[in-house]
Amino acid sequence: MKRKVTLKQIAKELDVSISTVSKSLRNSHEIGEETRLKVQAFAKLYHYKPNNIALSLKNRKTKTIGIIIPEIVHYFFSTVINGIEHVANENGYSVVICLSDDSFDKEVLNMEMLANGSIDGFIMSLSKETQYKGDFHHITEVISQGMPVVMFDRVTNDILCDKVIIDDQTAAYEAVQSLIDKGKRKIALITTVDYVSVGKLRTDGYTKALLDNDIPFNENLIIKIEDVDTCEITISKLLEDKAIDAVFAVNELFAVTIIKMANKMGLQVPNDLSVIAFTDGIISKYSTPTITTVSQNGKKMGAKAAKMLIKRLEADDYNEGEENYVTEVISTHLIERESTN
Amino acid sequence: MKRKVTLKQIAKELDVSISTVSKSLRNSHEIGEETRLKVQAFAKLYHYKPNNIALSLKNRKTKTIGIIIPEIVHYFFSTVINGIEHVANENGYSVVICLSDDSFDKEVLNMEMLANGSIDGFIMSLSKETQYKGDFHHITEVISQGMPVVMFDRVTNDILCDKVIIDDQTAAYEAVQSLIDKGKRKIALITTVDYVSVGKLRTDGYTKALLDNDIPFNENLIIKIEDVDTCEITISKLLEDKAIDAVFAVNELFAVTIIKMANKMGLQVPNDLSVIAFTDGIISKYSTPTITTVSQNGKKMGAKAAKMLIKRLEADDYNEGEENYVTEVISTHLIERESTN
DNA sequence: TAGTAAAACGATAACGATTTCGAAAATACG
DNA sequence: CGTATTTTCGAAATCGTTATCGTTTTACTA
Repeated sequence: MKRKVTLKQIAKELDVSISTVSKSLRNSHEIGEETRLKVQAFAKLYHYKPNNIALSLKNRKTKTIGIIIPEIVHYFFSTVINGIEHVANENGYSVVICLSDDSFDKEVLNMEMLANGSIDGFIMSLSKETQYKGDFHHITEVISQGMPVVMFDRVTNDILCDKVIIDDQTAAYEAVQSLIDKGKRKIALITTVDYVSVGKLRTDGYTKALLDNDIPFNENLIIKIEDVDTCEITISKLLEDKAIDAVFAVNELFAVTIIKMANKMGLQVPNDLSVIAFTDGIISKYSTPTITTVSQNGKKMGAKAAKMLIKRLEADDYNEGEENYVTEVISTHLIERESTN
Repeated sequence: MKRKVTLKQIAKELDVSISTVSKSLRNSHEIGEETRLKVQAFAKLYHYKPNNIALSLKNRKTKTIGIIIPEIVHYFFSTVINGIEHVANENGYSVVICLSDDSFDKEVLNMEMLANGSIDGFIMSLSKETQYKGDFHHITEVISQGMPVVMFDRVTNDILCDKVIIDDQTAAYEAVQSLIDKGKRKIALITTVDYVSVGKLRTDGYTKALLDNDIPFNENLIIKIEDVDTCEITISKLLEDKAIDAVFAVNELFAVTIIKMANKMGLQVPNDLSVIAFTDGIISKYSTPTITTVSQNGKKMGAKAAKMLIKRLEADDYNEGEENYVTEVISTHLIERESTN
């Protein structure tokens, strides 16, 4: 087992100084051609590659991006990571990923762990608990230390930084409007608890669409679900009691659950009930019927976030403190499938 | 914007030496109580945290694990990462993730990028192209440099290292046997191209189950698919021509596609056609009908892989070169759902 | 009081790389 | 042949830590 070869070893072996070796490998004109080629040949022979850690320490930059997300086993987040990773790689960056499991404490811990020199900047989406508590001290902390942060999807107005979001409200509005255009009047909303920022925005869009079309807003048609696995009773009640003709669900898991329940109760989708889901994921594409969704281009979001972060990282060298944070809005569109007509 | 505080700055501020500060913070008995407390108070006040990069350089270990997988937008791989991440975090490790996109070149590039000091060890699953080429020099290279590697799922016999797999052959055997037990005789196999190791093993299990039950092996019932999106004709031909009564698909995407095609052609699942899929994922759980699957506990695989790697990393300090590589087999079981009867 | 042991702290090397600056050698030039 | 100018190379600082080994100071013992 051969250990990795270092400059020092090459220098010793070739009986030159460390600096000569370093310069030779970087093709410095300071070094004579003879020794330069000799060193390069030797280095190639022993597969010399500069040690990243040493470079990071010297350059005070690690060329790696820290990602903190609530959960990775989620199609949307996977696609975001995919987008980030590709842009990062193209620019010579690596990504390290930490999961908060929607826990505030883990989010804080992970940030502190990465903030101590391991990474150059963060891309993150807030955990549910963090949004609930409204405590963002860990984020302001790293920002105040000069480490750039880009937030995506689950963001907050309480933090000043670059952000990438979709226009949740407008997207929801358009989805509901499309249902109305198809003649639906009693449209239910299946959403999450209010402190999840995107949930609230989508609810607002839903409400606005109803009002703009002079459809009475009925609070009983809104169902807030905290845990998907224990929501069957609530949903069945909704389907039984009210004569609803459409459902707008804020994610595809809710949507597919609704459809399954409806089927059990003898309701046909889309004939008896139209369904639209937010978040275009793998389920919507392969369920039966396939589900009409609001596309939420995760890969694009990730790519955009990565670009913004990298741009700020590379710019940081020149102008410090010139913060004019931007919020990018990724466009959405409705993907019509079998669950609406 | 305050930069991160270092030992040197604290030392200067308190007019003591750097070593005194370092020792104080590590509660060394060499330092008098008075100065020790003074230093600690000052450090806490300024949120001092040791710089990870400097520690990595000094300790020659980074406390981070490199993960290289073909694709992250895959339920199975997501769950594996989930498993790895949790075990890693519990043991004070971070994970950095690189995607090979099933490309040999990207796999090599990513490995080289991480191998230069950025990580302590690898957990990886081979890209399709790597399996096809059978070129593993990049892996032997890092192993020979003393960097431990744990491979999972898509592994190869050509590399000696720790591995975590499921017994693909036996699992496939049992799945097919269960179909036979239910009276099915004409069982089709939808699989991938042969060079993907797991595909081949699952095919072997399928074949063996048939032979053990004296069911004639019919090559025409085996369909090899390279790209899901362009396989409709092949599948419809299978469903038309042969009077098959069951299908064993090596992943859930194939399974759900089959079911949809069958429905279009007027075949009822499971009454006219039973379907079992390998890989228990999100689709199987939520499709209609829900799909009977061979569970492939990704989280468990990831956790196991992480444990093995960390064990080897921590052991490396004591006994070098004592390699007795182990291959862990994660147990699978059949999850019976609606697509079989 | 002299000598010694213990306590408290500091200087330095090391991890692996880059880079600035200075020194030596080689060449040019008058 | 002596001086000036390149060319070619090496020493040392630096990034932020930790660890080893001195060195100083204090206290204690004989």
